[in-house]
Amino acid sequence: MAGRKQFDVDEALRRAMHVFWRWGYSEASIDRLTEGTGLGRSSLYGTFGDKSALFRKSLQRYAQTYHPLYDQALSGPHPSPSAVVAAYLQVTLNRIADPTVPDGCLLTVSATQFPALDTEGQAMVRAMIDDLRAMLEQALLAAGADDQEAAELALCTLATNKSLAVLSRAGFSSEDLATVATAAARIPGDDIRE
Amino acid sequence: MAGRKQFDVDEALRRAMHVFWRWGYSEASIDRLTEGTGLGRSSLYGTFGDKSALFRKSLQRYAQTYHPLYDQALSGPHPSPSAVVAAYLQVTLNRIADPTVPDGCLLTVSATQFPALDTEGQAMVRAMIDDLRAMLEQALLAAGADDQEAAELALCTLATNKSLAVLSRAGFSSEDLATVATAAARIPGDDIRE
DNA sequence: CACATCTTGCACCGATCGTTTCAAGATGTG
DNA sequence: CACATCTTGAAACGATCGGTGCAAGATGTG
Repeated sequence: MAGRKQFDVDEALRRAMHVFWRWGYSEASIDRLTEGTGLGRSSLYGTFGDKSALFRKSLQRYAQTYHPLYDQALSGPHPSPSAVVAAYLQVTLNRIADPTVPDGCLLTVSATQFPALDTEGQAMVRAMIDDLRAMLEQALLAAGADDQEAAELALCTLATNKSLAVLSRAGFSSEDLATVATAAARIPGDDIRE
Repeated sequence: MAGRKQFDVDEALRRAMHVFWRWGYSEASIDRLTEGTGLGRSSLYGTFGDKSALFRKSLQRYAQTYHPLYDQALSGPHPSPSAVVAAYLQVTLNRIADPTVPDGCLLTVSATQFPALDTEGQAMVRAMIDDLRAMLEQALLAAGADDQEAAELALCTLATNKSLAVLSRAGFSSEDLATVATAAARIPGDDIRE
């Protein structure tokens, strides 16, 4: 029945991340996590610790996977909110290509369920959102925006990102999401790119 | 111990709504609902039915209470996304004045927890969001916008509303929320008023 | 082969979940 | 007062929750 690990740890974490992403923390029961990952309870607990620890590792895994998309969109010659929005739409397209990827955004789902998280989970969600905001702000500064512009645009871009995540969760069509994204990209200040 | 009802039904519903609002559907346990309303289990079940029915009545109660704020903001001489944003900020101010009102927006919290809701709950959340969107669109049409403008602005206003709710849930300051709100009000098309 | 190490499946733990039942008590009507 | 009606508190239901214990089996090392 055993011997060496019979599963890929990183792939299991990816699937666990999807379970939290789809169901949120409280509704992501151990049964759903074992079913989603294919692991037994012993393997789950032995590898990742308890549910709270697995959730935090899923958050880290999420940031490692998706935040570089925004960084990449911002590192080009034309960093702008529209680039970030385009990055989000790319995630949406990835989701369409791979139906196992859930709707919306793990960070947004976690943020709206804030009171349901323990102290460590809340701290990590806050830290991740702050990191994303700082990443956006720094990229805009590097693109030549002044301090005030960069701060405001980073915040608004984050807001647009979150609104897209909510509307996607509520079942809005990709056309509607694209409409919101392009409109947000017309926010004054977006023209700081060259 | 009994006889006639020893509580106000509408006030109890308002408190139950706050519990769902703060905790979300799954984390709003019966114990938290009884504690939040001050009612016993028997009174809760006898008056409102099971948890799902109470949740749906809370959603209706929420729409009756807060959607008129948007309608009111839009019925003035200058209906615009900024007016809707102002309405949301007013809700925030009400929350500061009355600390028992939770963060964010019951509809947004419910939307992000979509998979955790039963069929009836999902249908009602969808219907309420569609209603709000239609309300915004109709007001913009009445203000003189053409069909395309009204549709796009209504959608974007809804998006801004949702992003404010998420950021508020994540603990962003009122200054940050105001920044997002005023920036969104600068979206082209907002000048259709007079 | 002998042995230590690690992994796995299964059963089980107490706690909490949503829900139901029921007797006791308070009220309105005759 | 007698009686039907309604409400309430408390106990209890089966189901599920997150988490643990343990024996059986597979592997690596000697």
